[in-house]
Amino acid sequence: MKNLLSVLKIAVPAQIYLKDPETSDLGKRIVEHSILLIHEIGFDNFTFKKLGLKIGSNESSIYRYFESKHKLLLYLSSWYWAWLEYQLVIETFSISAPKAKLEKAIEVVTKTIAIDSDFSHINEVILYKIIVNESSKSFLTKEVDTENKEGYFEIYKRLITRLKEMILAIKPEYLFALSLASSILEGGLHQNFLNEHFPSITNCKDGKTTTSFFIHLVENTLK
Amino acid sequence: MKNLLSVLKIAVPAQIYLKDPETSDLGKRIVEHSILLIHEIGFDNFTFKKLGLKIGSNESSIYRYFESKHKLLLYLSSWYWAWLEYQLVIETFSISAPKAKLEKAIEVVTKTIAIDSDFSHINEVILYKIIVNESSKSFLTKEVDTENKEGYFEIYKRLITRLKEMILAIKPEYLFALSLASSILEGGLHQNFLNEHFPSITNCKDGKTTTSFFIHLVENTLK
DNA sequence: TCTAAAATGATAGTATTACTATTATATTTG
DNA sequence: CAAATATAATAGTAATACTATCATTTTAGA
Repeated sequence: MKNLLSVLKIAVPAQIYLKDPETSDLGKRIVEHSILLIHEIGFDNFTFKKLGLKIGSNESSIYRYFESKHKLLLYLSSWYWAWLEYQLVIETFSISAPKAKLEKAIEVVTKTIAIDSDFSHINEVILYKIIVNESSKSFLTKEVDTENKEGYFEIYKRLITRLKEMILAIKPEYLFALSLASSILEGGLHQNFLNEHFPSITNCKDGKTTTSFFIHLVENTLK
Repeated sequence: MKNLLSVLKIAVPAQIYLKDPETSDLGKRIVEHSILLIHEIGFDNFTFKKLGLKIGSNESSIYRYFESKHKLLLYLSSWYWAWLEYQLVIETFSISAPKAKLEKAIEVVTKTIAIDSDFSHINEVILYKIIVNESSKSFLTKEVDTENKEGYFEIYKRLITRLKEMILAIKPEYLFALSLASSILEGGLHQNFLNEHFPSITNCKDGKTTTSFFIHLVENTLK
């Protein structure tokens, strides 16, 4: 993983940013520390002014990279989904048995990210926590339909499409492959959210993982 | 339904409001029109000032009922979950066969609300749309753990517990009854959200309902 | 190495938000 | 009818989410 990603670049839709943060030192620091700061104080309390203070830079400079904090959240989300898509592809590529392939896919997509792959300035462990706690806000807006048309959610949708294909490889006549795929992805995040904040309404804790819940669910559904 | 609810009152945890909006005409108008306005402009753009303008009342008067717009969203969410719990209980009460009971429960909990029961000033059809599009914001905050301790999510958790009981009535040894219950509830909302905004990643459309997706899923999982 | 273009920083300003506080005026209740 | 309660009106505040302008620094090409 580390090796490949040192050559490859996670590609985020260019409409999301004003200037590609990957192209400068300041840009990278913006992304790196926005993750830390959002994790620390929450997205709602996060401002570009506070971030500027944190990285010893100016609010106005950050605005040259991202139009708004909402766009920054879209960037972080897209980055995460692209990274996850990458993991999904390489981890399942060599598996030819459909069932084993899907099982591995579910594992990749629902597991709690606990190790920072460390190939970049982005801390995936903390980014994952942001995805669990904040990413829904990137689409729970009045502008979601416009932004969807503008392609801001392409990677996320492609990921679900990939999962769907793996589901259909097992049971081509299943009518709800897309819904099952989107349920695995969002449901995985949600169970991990519950584990953190509402442990009384989830079983995905104490050794019983979100992954095993979904593998069992999907296996039986496609039987 | 109509008859019973004209005697009963939907009980929302009292910590959520400063003054019970059910006890006055202004309070009811606040709740009634906040639903319409949030639906119209979205929760993020919603302010008490705009609501005051809409109902011909003063911002400061609204603050006497709710500490913040966040508390108002918690109120609307709790109200909805309480209303849904009520539906769930009466609709499943007389069914004794566990499988049929759970099936009915899934139907109640995942179906798109399309008819306003019209027993109160609250329009359930529009409220349901708010729940689909905005309710996650009520718990996706930095304060969620404190607010959870203060009991703001009791009704929601009780609803999930009820579903869990119905699941265990079918398969007592199933280890993920809570996770399945929470997945049905949140997943149901999510599929309906996708239907509205991201139809390319759901099958719950064109006659294939969210309810049928989940009934099939649960049935196979508990087989 | 000089030059000009690009990037960053500093400062100021604006409308809006999310409130709080105070006082005045209605309305209700005992 | 008085007192209590509810509502309205007005003002004020710190913070937010920006935009605009201009100064300074850095970088890249001739």
